Amino acid sequence: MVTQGLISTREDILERAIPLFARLGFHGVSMRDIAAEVEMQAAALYHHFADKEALYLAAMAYAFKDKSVVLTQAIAIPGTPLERLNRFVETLAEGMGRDPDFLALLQRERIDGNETRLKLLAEEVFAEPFDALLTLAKEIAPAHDSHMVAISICALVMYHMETAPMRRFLPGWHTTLDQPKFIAKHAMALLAQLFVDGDQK
Amino acid sequence: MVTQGLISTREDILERAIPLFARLGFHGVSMRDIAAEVEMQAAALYHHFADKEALYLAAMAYAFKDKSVVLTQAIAIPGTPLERLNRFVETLAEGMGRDPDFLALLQRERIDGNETRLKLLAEEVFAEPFDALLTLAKEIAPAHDSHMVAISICALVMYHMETAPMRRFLPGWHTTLDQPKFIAKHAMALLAQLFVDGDQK
DNA sequence: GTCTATAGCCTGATAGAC
DNA sequence: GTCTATCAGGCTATAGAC
Repeated sequence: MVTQGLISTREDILERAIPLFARLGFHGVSMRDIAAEVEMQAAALYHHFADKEALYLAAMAYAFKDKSVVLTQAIAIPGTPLERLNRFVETLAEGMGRDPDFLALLQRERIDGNETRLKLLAEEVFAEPFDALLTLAKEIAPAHDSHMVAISICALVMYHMETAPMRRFLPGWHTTLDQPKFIAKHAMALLAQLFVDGDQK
Repeated sequence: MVTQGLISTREDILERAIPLFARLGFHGVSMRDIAAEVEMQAAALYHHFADKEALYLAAMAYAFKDKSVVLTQAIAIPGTPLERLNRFVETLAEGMGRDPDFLALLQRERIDGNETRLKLLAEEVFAEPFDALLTLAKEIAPAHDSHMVAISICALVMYHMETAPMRRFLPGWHTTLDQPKFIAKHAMALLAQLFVDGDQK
């Protein structure tokens, strides 16, 4: 952020509401909770947002805004397909590791979001980097369905991040395995073997 | 189920509460909602459960009970490592496709569950099949960290299932790509290439 | 633009009849 | 074991003063 701390009350509310919604979900957070976090009365929130749902939707839009740009950029930098894939995977892992709220909200929206919200999220946030990933998947693994390959690439990073709180208690776990850098490295080890040894032989 | 419909009121409550909690989450479901579903008064629920949390925890235990047995069995049937992996992947995909409530609850618990609940889920439900998968991972891909490989195997099935509601709106999607059989086939295509071509060369 | 006060409803939970 | 009745408190949202 380069706004130098000069943010509007509206943005202040959204920024403080996001961690609450991420941790506790829509029904787990009250307007009073949000107001307390912003240090104002709940009634004042209604000057900025029509109702709780409008505040929540605005918070989602704010949380997801510009999140995909770095991913699209990472994949756009020239290089061999595997170099570009590597940059995508590293950027995805690092980004998610740096922003646990985003990771949580994404999972919540996947379960709770209605069709309209999911469509918006897919088209406004993920369509652009996913399109680039799709093209890369075609180059790298032409024998497989590109949509499936693209999702599988994301899966090899995201599923490790998303299951981290529970994997802790599964056999073979140790702290290293939760580090974004290590997850990216592991994903690339599998993917590199997969495509170089598989499709180019 | 072979209980021939002779289930207790307690079990009836749990079975009807599970879809509600799966769809709407703990805070999204009221005791009155559950009571309406079972066609009794909310007060009667307190004869069977101390409070809402106890009902919820009992519902989770009920929903997750014996869920892992088929997975452990699938992997235990003799065969080549790849045959055993294939049976695990197919069983996982089919099982999740058949039980969307389980899939939803699993994701909810991952986000909302506290340390105690996650530990219980990991140790009581997943430890056994995961242990078997871990051993299989060691046989199949000795060069990689087994915990990571085991999670990656699950990821290649689970992430497709979990993101299905949103993938619908991403480029390259079509109805076929949501079928458990197809997801399992795709996962195995990647995994087979990976390990046969990768580690055995 | 934020406050206090409050309406109106829903919530989890209990008491006690049957 | 289920009912009716009810309590105490939390919730979203509004009204109106400043």
